[in-house]
Amino acid sequence: MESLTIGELAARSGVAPSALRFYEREGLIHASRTGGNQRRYDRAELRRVAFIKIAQQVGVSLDEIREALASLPENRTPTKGDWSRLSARWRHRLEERIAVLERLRDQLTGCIGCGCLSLQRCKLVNPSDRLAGRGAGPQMVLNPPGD
Amino acid sequence: MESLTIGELAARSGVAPSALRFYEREGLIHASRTGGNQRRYDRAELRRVAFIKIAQQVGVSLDEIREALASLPENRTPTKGDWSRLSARWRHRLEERIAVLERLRDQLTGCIGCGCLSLQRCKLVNPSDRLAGRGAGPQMVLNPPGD
DNA sequence: CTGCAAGTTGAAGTTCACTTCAGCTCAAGC
DNA sequence: GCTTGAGCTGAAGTGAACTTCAACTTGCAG
Repeated sequence: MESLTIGELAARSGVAPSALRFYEREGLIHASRTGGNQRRYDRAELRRVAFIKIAQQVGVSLDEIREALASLPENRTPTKGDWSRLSARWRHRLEERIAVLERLRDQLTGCIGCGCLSLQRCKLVNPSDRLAGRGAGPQMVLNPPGD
Repeated sequence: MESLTIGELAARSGVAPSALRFYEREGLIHASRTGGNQRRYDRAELRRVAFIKIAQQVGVSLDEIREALASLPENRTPTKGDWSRLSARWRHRLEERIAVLERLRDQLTGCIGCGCLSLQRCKLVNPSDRLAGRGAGPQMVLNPPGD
């Protein structure tokens, strides 16, 4: 038993078969086929699926995950080194994310509790990541009295 | 100027007018109306919107946010104490979330890099909360040999 | 008092990440 | 050989969180 059926991979990874098919359509994982057109997964796919789940935990979109996975070699099973490089990249993201949340935590009670929860003085509300897309950012009208 | 138009609230909070209307439909924020049916927001709504943004950062759904906001008094403007209670609750969530991510960070390189990225030995893959979407939960089949 | 940016509505559209469905085929145990 | 559960496909559906649209009204500056 060196390859897995979709049901087995699903059971092992905790990802539904429908999601695995979806990931395949989206180019995130790969499967070979039996004569009868059923998917067979190499064990290495388990690691890919695990990676996907972890990245999702960190809040990364499937698009970005695909991009990251695309940097793995296609012609051979990824080595320890390959995975290390990848995980180092995510580690960085993860650390940024943690830092944001810690800043949030440290200021939360103070800011909401004290009534100072102003959008000027607290930076809590303006995320350092992607929400800056809309021009809302820090173009605050200054000094509203009492707030 | 003690009440804000939707445009002003949008500019101040960094949330689009369409989102503010959406939040109102969803019962997250409230507005009074002018004779001409335009929305006017009390300054206190700024705090609600800020709270919503923060909670979203932490990964809480609008449903839960509404629930939390519902615990604020309806008959009066929330006091410092009211907000403190609420933020204390979220602080807890936030700390859990941070703990999860830190665990992730500490194990990431080791787990992915070393090839041990098994779904049994690492707990990375089984979220302790439901932040990043609807997971499959911890229904692992145990002990698959070699992985 | 007029012009026009800003506001109003309900309905429909969008993106993400999947799930569900219908109708079929495959594969393994008895 | 037959049954039964697992798997296949494309298409459509789901839910969260909004955005966009069209058609219309308000309200403030000049």
